[in-house]
Amino acid sequence: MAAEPASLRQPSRDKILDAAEPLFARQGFSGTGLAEVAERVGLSKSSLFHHFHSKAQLYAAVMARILEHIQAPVLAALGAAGEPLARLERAIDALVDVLAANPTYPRLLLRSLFEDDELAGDLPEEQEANAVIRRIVEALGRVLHEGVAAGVLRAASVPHTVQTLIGATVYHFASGEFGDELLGRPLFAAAEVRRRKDEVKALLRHGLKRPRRTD
Amino acid sequence: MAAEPASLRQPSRDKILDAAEPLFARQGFSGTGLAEVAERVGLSKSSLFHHFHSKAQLYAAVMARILEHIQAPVLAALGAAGEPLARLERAIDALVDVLAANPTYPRLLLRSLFEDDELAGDLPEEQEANAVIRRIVEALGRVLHEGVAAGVLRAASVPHTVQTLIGATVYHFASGEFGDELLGRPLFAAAEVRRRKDEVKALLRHGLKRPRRTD
DNA sequence: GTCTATAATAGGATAGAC
DNA sequence: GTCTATCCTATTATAGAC
Repeated sequence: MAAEPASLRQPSRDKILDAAEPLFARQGFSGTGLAEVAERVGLSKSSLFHHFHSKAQLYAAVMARILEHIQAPVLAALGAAGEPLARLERAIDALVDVLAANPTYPRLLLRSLFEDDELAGDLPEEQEANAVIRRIVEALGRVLHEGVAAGVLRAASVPHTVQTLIGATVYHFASGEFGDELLGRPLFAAAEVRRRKDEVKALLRHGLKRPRRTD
Repeated sequence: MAAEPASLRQPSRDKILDAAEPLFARQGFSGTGLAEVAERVGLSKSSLFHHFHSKAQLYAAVMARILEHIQAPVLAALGAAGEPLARLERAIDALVDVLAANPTYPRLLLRSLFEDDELAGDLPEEQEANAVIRRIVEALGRVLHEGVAAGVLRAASVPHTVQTLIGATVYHFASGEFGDELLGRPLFAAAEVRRRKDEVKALLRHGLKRPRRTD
């Protein structure tokens, strides 16, 4: 009696998350009303409360879901075999691939960093999301440390380098119209995504100065 | 009949901007209520409307004021005499100094990039703010081009490099609690601000790889 | 699980007295 | 230039029928 395939059996909970995600990304937590979410998902406002206790929990569930989606490819790249610099570069590729494939992600990630004010931080979904971020940052830190220990990387500050990498990837793809106008074409155009990876990796390898003949 | 010195003669308009600035920085446009602004400034909600036609105009005035404050030192550093790389580095120092001295600025700048949704973009204050941003980005672009033409900089994409620099400075200081925890001490602690400048400049000079004996 | 109805509050903005 | 009073709408959330 063949149940529908899991890919089609989409419970209301997931539909609500799908509807809320782009709204939170564009308008932020307080800029998004549950009425708008309900309308998009084709339910009444009240029905949302059957699936989520509060707006804050809905928001936290959106964040937890996207972080789970980011976690796997990035940790895989960082944890793979190979030299530290190569693993770092593959992690950048992996992260940029996920961000580019899901334009809501970079905005949600950036917003979440300074929207803590509005959230208590005690919901299980929030704690799971924070745990994922911690895990990724720690894995990244380990690769950087390893590279310094092996003598292939400069002894740059690990936390500052992490910040620079987040800025170079998450901020870039979150920059919206400003970024589009700066580049002269959409941030998420395939060629610009490829270019972003190359530019970031080249900066890590060479800095901004003209490379010497040997490398 | 000695009028009060200009530094003390602070008309209501400026007091309102002072009160609104940190609120918009922390809570964003839609997260900030005019009641809260009014309370902080010691006026009634209605009085705000005597000075600003709408909440959007108040927000735009806050943004215009901070951008005017950022413009002078950064353009001065970019436009000074000297080699392109040195001018770029002095501009980074100047920008970081302004951001570090005004913790509300980085958050407001970052938020403004993806809060365009909520603002029409037709207010004169918004257009002045956009003009300042354009001016700074263009001056930065000229320095980078000049460096490439002079053969001291790699032929990196100018817009992508601009994005990386914004991420390395504005994003870093906007990262709030996340940044504090990552660094293990406050983002705005004097030592960490100095360190940020050094880390960014070192990355531009050397990349992440161990520098060769000559430089 | 979904709905209608409703509560209770806070939102931005205006009118008009002083 | 500031106030009180008010308007209207939107907000999150709950109660209770189906």
